Amino acid sequence: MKDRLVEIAVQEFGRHGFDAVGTRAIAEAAGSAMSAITYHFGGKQGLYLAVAEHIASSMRDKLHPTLATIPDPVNCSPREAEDWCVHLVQVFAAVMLRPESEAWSLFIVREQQQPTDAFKIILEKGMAAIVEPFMALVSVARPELSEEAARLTALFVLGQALMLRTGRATMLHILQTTEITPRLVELIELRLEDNVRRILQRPDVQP
Amino acid sequence: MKDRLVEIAVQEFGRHGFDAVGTRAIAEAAGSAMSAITYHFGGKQGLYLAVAEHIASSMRDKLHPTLATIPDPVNCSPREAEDWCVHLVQVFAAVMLRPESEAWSLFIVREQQQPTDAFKIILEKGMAAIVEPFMALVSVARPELSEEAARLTALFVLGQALMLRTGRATMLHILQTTEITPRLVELIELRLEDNVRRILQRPDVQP
DNA sequence: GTCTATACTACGATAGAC
DNA sequence: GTCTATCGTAGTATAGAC
Repeated sequence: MKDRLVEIAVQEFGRHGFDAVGTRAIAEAAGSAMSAITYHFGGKQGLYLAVAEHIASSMRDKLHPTLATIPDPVNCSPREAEDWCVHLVQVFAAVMLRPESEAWSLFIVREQQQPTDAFKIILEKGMAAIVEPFMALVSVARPELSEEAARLTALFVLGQALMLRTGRATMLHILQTTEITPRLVELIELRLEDNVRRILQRPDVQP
Repeated sequence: MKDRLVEIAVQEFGRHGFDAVGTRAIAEAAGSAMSAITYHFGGKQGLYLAVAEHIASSMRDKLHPTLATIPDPVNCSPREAEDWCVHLVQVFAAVMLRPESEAWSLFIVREQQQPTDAFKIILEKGMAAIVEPFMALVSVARPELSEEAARLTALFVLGQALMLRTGRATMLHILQTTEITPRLVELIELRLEDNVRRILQRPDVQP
């Protein structure tokens, strides 16, 4: 029952936020009484933190197969680092586009705006796994950048893919569509690859 | 009093979201009784929509001086269009960085995730004013792109600056700082300009 | 046009039965 | 380990006083 409550809570908290959902609704959806939450998690806040832990470990599980294939950045040529960055951004974009990840990403985006204790959990246990290798690769691809500039560049590159969630409503309106078709996904991947390659190529090797 | 209620509500709804703030708290902060909200706006929902209208018109006011200086995109050379895009992105980024705009941007970001009627108002009355000229400029700078590809590219370019809000907590953590110093702002502007120029230069004119 | 009174509903937490 | 019952608090909405 404990696990079932967390599963439901991921969806509810993710989609609607902490304040918008009641413990009674979660408990009912899980087929249990509200006081089960008090028993297992000590209260609403405790359940919320359990959701953060769940999301962080899910993130790791989902991204692990991809991250395991990345070679050590110090052994990469700038061109290889660029290729891996393109790949990582596309994997990240795919996560942003997948409907199953909606609850996760909304949870995380909400926490970015008003970080609670839950954000620390997500950041340290989940997010670091993708952001840190990515920054190392950017540094290799653009060795002329300072450490700080490389970090900012990495954030901006990832920001493009993040917008697939954070700007979703505007994107759909501007593209005059209501759903993400496979054709659109292809176009998105193409544009992202073009942008990422342009950003990561060193000035002296641009064609 | 009506205006005062809206001003307070912009801050409260922006920072904490619809469900997290109560009408009593807003009314008290405005130095009024809760029922004034019922009277003026018909209820909490009505006040929320009034906030959306307020934000949309504030956006237009804030961006109008900049937007008025943009020449008609059809009279621009690709290089001029690129320059204007850089400028627009930096203005947009400045808005994202300015603390005063925190409540606005959080309101909008939250609406992107779970659009309500308020989003329609913001989109049509506020957002279109900046996004549409920007897309036109991108089309001029990259004439080889299809209409759809240009729109996506414009969104991704703006997504980088959007991340200054949506990824704020992660950014600060990665840069190991807690505040946006003037030096950091300068570095951000520099990186954004570099990225935008790289994305918008046509393949045949890259140095 | 604005505020006070009050009614009604729902929340989270807790204690105690099973 | 799970549920029922209940408490105190806080939310919106309404009616009516000023």
